[in-house]
Amino acid sequence: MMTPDRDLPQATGLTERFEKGDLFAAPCPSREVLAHVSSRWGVLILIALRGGTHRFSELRRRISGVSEKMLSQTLQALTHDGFILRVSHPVVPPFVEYSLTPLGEEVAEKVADLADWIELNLMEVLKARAATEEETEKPEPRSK
Amino acid sequence: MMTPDRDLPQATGLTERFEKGDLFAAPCPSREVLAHVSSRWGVLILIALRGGTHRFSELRRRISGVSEKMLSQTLQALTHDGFILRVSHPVVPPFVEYSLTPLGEEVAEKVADLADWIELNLMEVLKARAATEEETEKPEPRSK
DNA sequence: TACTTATACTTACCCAAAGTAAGTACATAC
DNA sequence: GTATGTACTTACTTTGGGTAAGTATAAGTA
Repeated sequence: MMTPDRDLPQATGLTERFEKGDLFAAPCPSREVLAHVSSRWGVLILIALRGGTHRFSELRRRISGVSEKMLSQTLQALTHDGFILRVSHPVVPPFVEYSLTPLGEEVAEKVADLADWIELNLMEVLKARAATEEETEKPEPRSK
Repeated sequence: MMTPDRDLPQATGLTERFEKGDLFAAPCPSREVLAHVSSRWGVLILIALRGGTHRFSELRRRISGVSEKMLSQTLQALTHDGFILRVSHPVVPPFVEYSLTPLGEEVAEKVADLADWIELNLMEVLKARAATEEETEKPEPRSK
């Protein structure tokens, strides 16, 4: 007989699960979308744009550490997913504006919630780290 | 004279900004923490553990696509940050249990909110994608 | 006895993604 | 004529993630 798979209460079919999005299923496109918004620079871009429209170079300066390549790449991905609106004015030197779409405002809010929590609780995390480091420093007195 | 830096209203000092966490500052440890929880597997692990305690192999089966290496690595990072509690029973074969700490429950909730939003709005995103693909297919009628 | 299975990992190896630096076209300022 | 700013792209290097195999031990099966 096969293993009972007690852990997997997945009675729904594949198609059904994909239509609604199922992150636990490897080939579901929702993972890709999540990867875009939760990526290192995706998070920061979405949060930065909550303040309003910004140009490429403004974002670049605002988000300390991004390379132009990654900024461009991430903006393209988020634009492609419909989270960001890109408006290019045909002048020289180039003038391009980025802003959140209604869809983008919604994700950005969720992402900002997460980011805010981390910023507020940073000290707690650093304290927890210090604690676990203590424990691993004493290498098990009796066993071994 | 220097550039005015209109985009950067950072009147606060570095130390002050780091104590509270500032994701826009490159060297702030909050980025590292965010990277852990918003990483490809970090998100799924946190969500999976919301249901309660799970063993290593249970998580492995639940989260379709993780390698043992990545599961182990991500669990270590999240444990180190104080989000996950690891309890190892000294028996053979090994028996290890993972669960969320109070701190972990809080982030997991935020992460789950984001994930749920994406799962629910997947279709909207896919529609937006299809729309932008149409636009880019017609390669600018007059310009060029 | 010997072979298989299961657990929770680690280690070596490889490749794709991320980071770095430079290039591009044009205009305005010095 | 040299420098600067804009929004990118492209070539190259480094790093991180993924794959596969190894490890110790005990219970189960032939």
